[in-house]
Amino acid sequence: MKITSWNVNSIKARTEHVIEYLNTEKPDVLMIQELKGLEFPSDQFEGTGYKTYAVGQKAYNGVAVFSTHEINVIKGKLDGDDEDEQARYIEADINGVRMINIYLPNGNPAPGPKYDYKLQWMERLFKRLKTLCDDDIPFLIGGDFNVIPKGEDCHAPKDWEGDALFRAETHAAFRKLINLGLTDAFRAIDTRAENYTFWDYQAGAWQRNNGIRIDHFLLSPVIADRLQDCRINKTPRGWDRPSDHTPIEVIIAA
DNA sequence: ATGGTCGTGTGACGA
Repeated sequence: MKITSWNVNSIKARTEHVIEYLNTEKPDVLMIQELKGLEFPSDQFEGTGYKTYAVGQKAYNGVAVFSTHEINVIKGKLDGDDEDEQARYIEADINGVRMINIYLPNGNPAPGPKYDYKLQWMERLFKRLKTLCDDDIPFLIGGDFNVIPKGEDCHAPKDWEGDALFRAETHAAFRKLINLGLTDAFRAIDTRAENYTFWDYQAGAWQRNNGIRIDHFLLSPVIADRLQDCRINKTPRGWDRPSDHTPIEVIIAA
């Protein structure tokens, strides 16, 4: 089973790219982030044969799931704050596996209220994942985590000092997730440096491979035992008018 | 180099 995560930076602007990706890579499941609109253009994808489920919001955020298998939605928002209206979370059972798609808050500028929200969101996520662990529900979580886990996950660590994606509190919150017993699927497979999932549109970042690894798959132990491969597919980042992120793909034994 | 580039929705704001 092949599962992909991809921050598309607007579903309206990237509809053709998503269709091209589905048709050529044929993932079982595609999780996307940053829809940037309230309405999800599901009619545009009818020809692909994929089922879809989306949680949208006007202008910002938004997440959706495409699947060849039935999507049994468990939650469309993260527990822990009833006032939180931001569209950043989908939890669903697909092909016998609990799958979570997240768009974790960016948190800049830090420190400040946006960073406080990020850390609170990460603590809420920790509580949810701990519940799944305590209940012995195997799961896979993918998405744009907006976390550069370590120095080797960015081209120029000095550029990221103090940034919400690289601060000590962010690293501690990410390690707290990992310490539930989760496996960073990409790092379990590929230990080489200079492997990134995001390159800024500005200053020739893509051409200079000045990137960061912030899109991840974390696997609970039972799913980690089924891990066969994990790779970053750089092709879509080279397409015309691309997203600033590229897809990350994980293969789980059937 | 104190800018640079996108997307939303039409003026800033977010990334």
